[in-house]
Amino acid sequence: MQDRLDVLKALADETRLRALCALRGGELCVCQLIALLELAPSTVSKHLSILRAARLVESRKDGRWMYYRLSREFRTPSTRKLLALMFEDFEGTARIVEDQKHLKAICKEGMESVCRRIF
Amino acid sequence: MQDRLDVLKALADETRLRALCALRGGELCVCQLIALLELAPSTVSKHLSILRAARLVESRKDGRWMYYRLSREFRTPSTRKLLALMFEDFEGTARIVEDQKHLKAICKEGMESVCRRIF
DNA sequence: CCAATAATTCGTTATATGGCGAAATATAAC
DNA sequence: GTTATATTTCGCCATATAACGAATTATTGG
Repeated sequence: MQDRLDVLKALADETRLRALCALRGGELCVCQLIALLELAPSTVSKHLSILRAARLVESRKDGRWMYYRLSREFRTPSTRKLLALMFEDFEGTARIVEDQKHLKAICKEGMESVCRRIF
Repeated sequence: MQDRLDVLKALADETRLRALCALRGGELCVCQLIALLELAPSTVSKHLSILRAARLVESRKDGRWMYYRLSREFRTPSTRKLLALMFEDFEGTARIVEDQKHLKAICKEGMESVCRRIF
């Protein structure tokens, strides 16, 4: 029960939904998510840890950089369907469309530059 | 965006999920939900108003009694699928199974008796 | 080894949420 | 019309959550 609730609580926040939607296109570095969400690094890190605790995302470390992506294995079989529904439901909203444009620019900019800009 | 978030926030609470699961079997009087959830009337009322604001439930008044049921029309088309997934995901959990037994007893008891017991 | 960098953890603060009881509202029963 | 009953609204309190900056950790580059 608590596991499943953790998933729902993780989804019930605009910032985390934006992060999840951003990860649909593939893995992203934390610094790219910081640039996208325009929040303090510590805040973004906390959100990502909540998503990871709910097993909605997983991470890999590459040197100094930490990459996050959508999980391949979810806690329950229906979680995949749940996420698919969320994406379907939110992908048209203004905020998510903005984010898609913004993210494209961030990816084009290059991580080195993004990091310099942020820290 | 906020509409959709309200739905997710409404779902991200154990008490409200229990109420929604209970309503799968058909409409229930507030007093029956109070007996099931074992919370103060004001607390249950608040939860129901949150569910109604998210358009997950609707209500009808019959004399002194207020009946709640699952909505027939949801805010977005995918909300129905979302709820179906939630039910699929939670129906096996210990709490929901307990609730099903408890609710059966409450319905058998009759509303007059339930109300006397509660107030 | 030391300095710089990316990310996380920790401590604090402001706000949101969930709980209750008391008061208010609306309807039924007398 | 007054009293009883079912529900909601309001005000309060305790806890949870989201945000930040400072300190910490881990890794790279000099």
